[in-house]
Amino acid sequence: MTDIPTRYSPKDTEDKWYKTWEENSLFSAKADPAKKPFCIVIPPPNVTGILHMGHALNDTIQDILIRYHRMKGEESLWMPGTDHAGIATQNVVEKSIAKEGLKRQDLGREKFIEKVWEWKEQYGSTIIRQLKKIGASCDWQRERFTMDEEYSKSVVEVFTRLYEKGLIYKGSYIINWCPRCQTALADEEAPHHDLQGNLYYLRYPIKGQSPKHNSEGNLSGADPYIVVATTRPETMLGDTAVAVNPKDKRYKKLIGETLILPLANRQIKVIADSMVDMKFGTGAVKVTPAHDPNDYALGKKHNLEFINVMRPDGFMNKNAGDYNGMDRFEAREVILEDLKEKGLLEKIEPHGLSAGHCYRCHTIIEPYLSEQWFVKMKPLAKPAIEAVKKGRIKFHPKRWTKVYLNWMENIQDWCISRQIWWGHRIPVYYCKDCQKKCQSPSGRYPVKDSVIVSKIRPEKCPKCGSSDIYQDEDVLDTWFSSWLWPFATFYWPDKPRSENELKYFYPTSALVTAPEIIFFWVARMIMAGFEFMGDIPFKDVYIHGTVRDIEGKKMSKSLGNIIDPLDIINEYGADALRFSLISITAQGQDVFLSQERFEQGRNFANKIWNASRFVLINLDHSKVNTDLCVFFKKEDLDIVNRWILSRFYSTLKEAGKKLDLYKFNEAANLLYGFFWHEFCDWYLEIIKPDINKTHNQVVMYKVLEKFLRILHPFMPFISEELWHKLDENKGSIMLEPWPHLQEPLIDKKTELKMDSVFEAITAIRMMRSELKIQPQNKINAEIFVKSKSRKELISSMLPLITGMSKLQGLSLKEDYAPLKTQYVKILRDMTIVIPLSGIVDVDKLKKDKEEEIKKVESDIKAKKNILSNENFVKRAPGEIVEKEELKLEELKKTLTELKGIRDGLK
RNA sequence: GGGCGCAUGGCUCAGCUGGUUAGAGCGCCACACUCACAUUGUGGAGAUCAUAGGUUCGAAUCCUAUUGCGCCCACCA
Repeated sequence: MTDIPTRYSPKDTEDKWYKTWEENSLFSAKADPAKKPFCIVIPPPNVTGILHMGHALNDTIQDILIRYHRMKGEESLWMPGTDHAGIATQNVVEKSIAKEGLKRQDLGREKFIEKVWEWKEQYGSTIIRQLKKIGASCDWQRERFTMDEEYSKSVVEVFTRLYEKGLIYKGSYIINWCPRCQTALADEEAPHHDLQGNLYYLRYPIKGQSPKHNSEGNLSGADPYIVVATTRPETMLGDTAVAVNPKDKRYKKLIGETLILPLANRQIKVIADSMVDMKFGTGAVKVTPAHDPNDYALGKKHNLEFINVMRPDGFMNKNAGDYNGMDRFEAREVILEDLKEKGLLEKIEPHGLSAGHCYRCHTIIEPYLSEQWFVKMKPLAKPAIEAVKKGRIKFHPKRWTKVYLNWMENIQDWCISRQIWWGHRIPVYYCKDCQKKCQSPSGRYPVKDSVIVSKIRPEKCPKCGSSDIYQDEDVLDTWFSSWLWPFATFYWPDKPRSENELKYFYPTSALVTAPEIIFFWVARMIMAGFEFMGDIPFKDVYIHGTVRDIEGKKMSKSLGNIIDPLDIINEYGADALRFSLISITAQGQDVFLSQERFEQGRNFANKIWNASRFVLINLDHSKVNTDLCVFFKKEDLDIVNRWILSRFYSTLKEAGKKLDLYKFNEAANLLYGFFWHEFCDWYLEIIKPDINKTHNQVVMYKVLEKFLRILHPFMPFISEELWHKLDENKGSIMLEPWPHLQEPLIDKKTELKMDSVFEAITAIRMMRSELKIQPQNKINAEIFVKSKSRKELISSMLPLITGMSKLQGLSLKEDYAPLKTQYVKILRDMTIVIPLSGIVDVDKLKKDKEEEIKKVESDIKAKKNILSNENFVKRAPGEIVEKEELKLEELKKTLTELKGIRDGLK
């Protein structure tokens, strides 16, 4: 009959079509003034990345948008690429060389970077290959990498521009320090997590109030001291003051007193500052300016000494005295022991706290005083806030606007230096000779005087001519390169190369991303857009939900709850993966995923496959070449064909609207419902007996053909495969236009008429089922129609109703008179009667009718109540009141009929 | 401490600007394979729309409070 298999096999089509698309450069876009541009830049995945469900969702959404707009005739560019992901990649390569027993320091900076590049060449395109598996139609010829030579030029350009503008500065501040990665982290890179810790109460003796010693020489509880509370006792070695609130009566007379810092045996002062919360702990707080941001501020204000007691690796340093060389947590234990021994540990209380964790290795970060580079953010934030407030950039869903604005309005300066090797090295050079000249006796020198910021390595110092120059050791935060993504990917600032394209594609159209990186990336791109391009980088930001497992937990390797998209593609196909993901992703809601979800997508693909198979088996190609318009003009199509066309165009219209509103799931579900339940379940079943009729041939072919086109953005592979099965001479479906909306063919009247017909068929099927009449048992039925117009309709549809409900015969009768041994169903505008052959349990039917009567009676009562409410009649709109009145009339009629039927059942 | 989101049939979710009978998928029950598809078809059961107030002629829908779950932000030592 046909050589099309009864099951769709994704494996036979997906790779084949992807290859064809790629080989024919169907994804490539170029500035074409004759067309409207549509552009999305991909959120560049980490080179170390492997595709997870989050990517699958993110990239499916983008691919749908790109394919949709491409079909709508827009020049659609999906700009792809990867991110060098400084810390993440460095960690991965460090792990890999650790297998050979090597550390990065063993190799040295240059050799290590070489290793990273080698690693990148070998494994860096994994995720790109995987993106291709899901069907991503990126313009791969444009693929960029944030460490490319050209891209690096953009980064350096931006750094120097900002420096010259005075927006980049170097300074000593308390930053988030990861002792494992041994680098500074931006605030966003050190998310806080709750921990169960303790609040330790320490006693600091007051000098000059001669402590009374016990026999062992230790302090007793009665001695004069101040009690401070801390969660990190090991930092006490760096204390340079104890602060109290000036209003605090308990401590008023102690202000200005000197304390003996235990274990360190240093003298520190009691200072007063209103920042101190009297209600917390004891109201007295130890001040460690080198290890806590608040204390740092206090230290600056009160001119305190900054004593750093920790090494970059999280071990105590020589300032820690006896504790030098201990790990910070080990030191904590030992210090507590020692204090306890000396009677200086008053008590320990359990205390919940939250501490920053390294977003890469999850080590608890250490607030750490160090010299870092920062970007002043307030001036950059200003236009970026305006743009969103004025609606030039819109978030979808809207609520993220607030989150964005809240962060932007409280923005802090951005720490951009990282003490790692893999990344864009800071384009800052220092002149050693200049440094010597302005060095202070303490060994410090003002940074400004020896700094040379330069796009290329300078030969000699522009100030003194010295060639004794070295480059800053640090590299830039990865986001300092990705925030340029929407224009640096076009080779900005290389004018000859970028100008034309940027003019065309920038601002890009939409950005699709997850909520986690609104601050990291989205906000910063907006700022960079204004600063360097003078305009927004994109118009719409679509924020999709997070993919979680069925219990709502994030998918993660450690939890072992990962569903691998590649496994799903293997088992169900990429189209199934895409469709299932999309159909359950309500706008902005998190996605709760289980393996079974993908069956829906697979089943849908299979349904489409088989319906197409059915059409192909029955298709007479010579008939379908007729232009559909011929029928439109003559308006001589029968109602069934008019109905399916109306339904198709309604679906097209609605799905288009949903896509424009970023409501992908609703669009997907519209297609699903239309195809399965209207085209297959009703239309194809109805035309089956007359499938060779020209009208049916043309319409079934056209609807299927157009449906494949609107399906294509969602399920690109199967739609392409079937497209060619329908007509092997055609080019790729990718290049086909999105179907033109034939508004006049949307005909709600026809749809309502067909609904009546379907209602009749369903009712008869239900009656058969209730009466347990076997399908092979061909019975007769009668139908009574109330209104005149319906009478005509039903009369013309009798054969269809008879066939679809597997009746022997169905006769249209004028007036209904209750008879014995009948089974009756009352519908909105008709009544259906099946004569009983006496096998059935009449009492049961009677009972059922009694219940129906009760139901209708109570409905009538409710309606009457509503209508007797004066306020309702007065205030509700007239049409609503009329509707209610009409409904009541109908109910009354139905009641009369039902009673008649019940009485007939004797 | 602030902010946000979510609570709708056994499960996962739709339900736009308040208006007849609250939808879908999965699961469940019954029936049906000469018929494109059993990854199928037909029919069915199953929901006091978290709780308590309020606005309204009318609330799953709007407002307030409460409870439970989840997330984000924050310099509580």
